[in-house]
Amino acid sequence: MVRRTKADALATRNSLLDAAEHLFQAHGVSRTSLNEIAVAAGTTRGAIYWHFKDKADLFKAMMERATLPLQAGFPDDDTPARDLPSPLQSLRAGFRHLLHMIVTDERLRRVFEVMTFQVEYNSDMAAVREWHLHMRNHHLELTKQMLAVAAERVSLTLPAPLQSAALGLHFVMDGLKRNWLLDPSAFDLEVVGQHAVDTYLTGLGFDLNDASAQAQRLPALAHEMPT
Amino acid sequence: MVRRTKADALATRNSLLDAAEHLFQAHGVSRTSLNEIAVAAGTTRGAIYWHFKDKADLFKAMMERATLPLQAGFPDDDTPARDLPSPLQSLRAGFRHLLHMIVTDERLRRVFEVMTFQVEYNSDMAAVREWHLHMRNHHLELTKQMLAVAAERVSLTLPAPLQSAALGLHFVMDGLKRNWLLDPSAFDLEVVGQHAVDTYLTGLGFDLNDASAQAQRLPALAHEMPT
DNA sequence: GTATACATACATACAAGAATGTATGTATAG
DNA sequence: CTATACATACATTCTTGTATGTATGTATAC
Repeated sequence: MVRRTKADALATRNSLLDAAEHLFQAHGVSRTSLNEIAVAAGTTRGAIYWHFKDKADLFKAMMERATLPLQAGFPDDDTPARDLPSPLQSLRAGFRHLLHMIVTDERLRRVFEVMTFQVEYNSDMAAVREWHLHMRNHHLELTKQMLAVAAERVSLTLPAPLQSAALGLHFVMDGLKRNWLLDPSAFDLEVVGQHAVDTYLTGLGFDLNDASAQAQRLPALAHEMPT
Repeated sequence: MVRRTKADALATRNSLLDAAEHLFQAHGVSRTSLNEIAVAAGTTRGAIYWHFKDKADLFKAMMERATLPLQAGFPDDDTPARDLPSPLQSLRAGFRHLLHMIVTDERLRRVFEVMTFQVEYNSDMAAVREWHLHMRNHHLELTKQMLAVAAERVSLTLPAPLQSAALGLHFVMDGLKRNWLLDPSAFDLEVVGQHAVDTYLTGLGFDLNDASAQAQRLPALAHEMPT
């Protein structure tokens, strides 16, 4: 039962990554041996060493495969903030999209869980730390632009420096994600997430009850109905 | 050079924990062997197995030693929220205190860093996960009480369910801590932390400028009748 | 006060397994 | 025929747990 064609080889590679995901999630990265992964994928360590340099390389591949669909969901990357009809609503939509992805995409959730709780940020696994830092800075820049333009649109002076304001929003999302992954049964990610983000945005001085936002708002935040 | 007296034994134990802290922080828990810890502490593995059952036991002891001073800093634990002159300000002071501790207490910072980035939440190290969950629930209850009483004092209806409101605040603090530990040079923990917390509290509808004065002039409360 | 007895607080030695990396074998696709 | 896509075999290195040795503290008896 040896796989030879290119498609088969790719299937083997994916099986290995699948097995790694599950074993890493269940027992942690360091406590999962390459042999366990190979056996779970129905192969031997030979296959792993053919497709990957070592465990760190496999880990990186697993990360990239799972987080790839994240790029597709952020249309904000292409369009500059000031060309958007409502940067604030785009920001909220982006957050909602991310939360929805975490809830629905099992693979993403598994890998996030591994990246958050089942791996140590040492020199071998430097890729994780870099990914986190890169993502934070990327989203921070995006958020800063969106917030700046959104505030400008309604002639709002933010109550804190732009950097702090954007960081705070990132904290909310990051803490949200981490705490939900720590115990998904504790609260509803999307509902509580929306509340937390909107509360923070309100604290920045934004009026989410704006005409352009009517369709998206949660009932709990809708104080006044439009006539 | 063998230590025999009780004080000496305790010094050895502390040396081991010190060494473990630094090595765990530098290379991760799983990649640090008991021998490395023993040598760094100027002893052998014999000392470790005398003082601790195994690595997990040593880890737990390290955690407990470092997080012990945290209990002392929360006077809120004793006094019920409605007996405080200003629950809102107590809450803010508690957060400020925690952030200040993280910045000034190097041991606490090291161990937090280990607990956040350098350990895997597997069955061996179950203590970490439990600690996190316990701390979250504890602070959540505290925050819920404080927020509820604070809102009642100013006749404020929270824009979200109490649970969501308190969770959001926890997210801010948790994300804040984690992101600062990820890269302490990125921003000032105390300054940005204060901004983020205050922004969120403002978003909940609280007037932070008014709150301190509010405590003095609230004759509406029955148990505060002046003579 | 000191001799005895036992517990402490480690150090050292040993056995055993597990994990890794590499070297080599091999069947098949192209 | 040759590179691909693995499987198998081997050597080596860590690491752990435990077993044992040993020097010193300490309590007690006398």
